[in-house]
Amino acid sequence: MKYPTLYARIGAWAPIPEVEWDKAEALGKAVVFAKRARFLEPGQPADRFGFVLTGLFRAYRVSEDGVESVKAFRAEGELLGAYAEQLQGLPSATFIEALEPSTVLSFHSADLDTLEAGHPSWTQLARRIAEHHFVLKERREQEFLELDAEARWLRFREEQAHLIGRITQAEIAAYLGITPVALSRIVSRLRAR
Amino acid sequence: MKYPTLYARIGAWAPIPEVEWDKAEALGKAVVFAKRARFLEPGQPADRFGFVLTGLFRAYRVSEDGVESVKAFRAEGELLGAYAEQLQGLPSATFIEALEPSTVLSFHSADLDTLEAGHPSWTQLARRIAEHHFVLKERREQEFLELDAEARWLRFREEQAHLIGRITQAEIAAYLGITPVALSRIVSRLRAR
DNA sequence: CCTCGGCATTAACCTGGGTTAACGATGGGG
DNA sequence: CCCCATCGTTAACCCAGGTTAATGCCGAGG
Repeated sequence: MKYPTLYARIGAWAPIPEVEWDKAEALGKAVVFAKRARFLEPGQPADRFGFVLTGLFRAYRVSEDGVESVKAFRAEGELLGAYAEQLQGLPSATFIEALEPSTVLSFHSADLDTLEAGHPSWTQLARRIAEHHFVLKERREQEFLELDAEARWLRFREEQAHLIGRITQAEIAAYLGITPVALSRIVSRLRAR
Repeated sequence: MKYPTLYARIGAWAPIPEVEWDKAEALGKAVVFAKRARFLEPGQPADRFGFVLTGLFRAYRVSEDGVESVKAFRAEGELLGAYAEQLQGLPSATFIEALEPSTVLSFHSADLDTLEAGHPSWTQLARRIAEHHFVLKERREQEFLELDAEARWLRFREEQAHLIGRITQAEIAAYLGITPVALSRIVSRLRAR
């Protein structure tokens, strides 16, 4: 067992026997990413996923007219991958890029099939992960439907406080769906009150 | 087999043996909903789900300040339920309301456990459904991040063309995250061009 | 020490969409 | 047949957030 911290974290999602975990560690590869290096980028097959061991990534898209929007930040213990594209058998439409020097335990999509064939706990894990990510996205949908930019920023600051300071304000703005200028205005307006 | 159309539709998600399907039909109850009647509303336990047999529903929330935002429309063959709340063991925060006289094949959450205990195809189905709904929500997230109201309307008109005419423009506006007035403006502006 | 590149801030101006309200069309019920 | 409820339309006005651009603040590298 090389990654007990990760094992503990994932074990909370679904109870993975230690033997099974050892099989997974044998399949995965620890990969180092320099700042700005990419785990995945558009056009590449979405046939890999990974867990952040150390560091921080952002998953983002670039629209036709060149605007970057951030879908998520992923820190230690969290999952990396173009999950939606992978499920649909499409090539990635997403950049997944290190915001800090990072390390990742990286897998091929097929590794999951191998593990699932060997023990049902992996299937259970996969389902839990799908369900969890659904809940996250629905929460975000609700934020866009109900909240203006200031309220979204306040919620971000509350719920992802641990990220503030590690990422630039411009990246947060791209996550909130506004421009860096607008976020700066909001922040200073709140500071004034 | 009372609902072969539904069986065909769900069978496309995961291959359910006919015997298993018959068990499900025995657990489910066909329920009639008048227009405006509710399958579920906030505060109720999110312990049921159903499939639309005929008719049309909307799932919506009402924010603190009384604004309705529509999370989804659900027509024949589609799933009803406060899925996110159910997964989190929370009471519903969602209204699920018939927009037309409708019928639903309705289940208790526990029925799914029963079915899963009897045959693995139900587990597979549950996973597929989770994954599918994740993809839907991520697509919507992207629309809010990248598109303005006009572009969201155009995409809605394209992808959910079958709903237009069955639902009012005001309901579409609540789905797009804008006011009915704004949508009316957009529609007439496009008509003019 | 100076320079340069990346960020945040601020200002001026513009625009998409919100708000309120008046008006019209449609259609079902008495 | 008329009434009234429901919806969509349009107009006037307002404001949040976008756009562009200038300024200033580091911090890393020469």
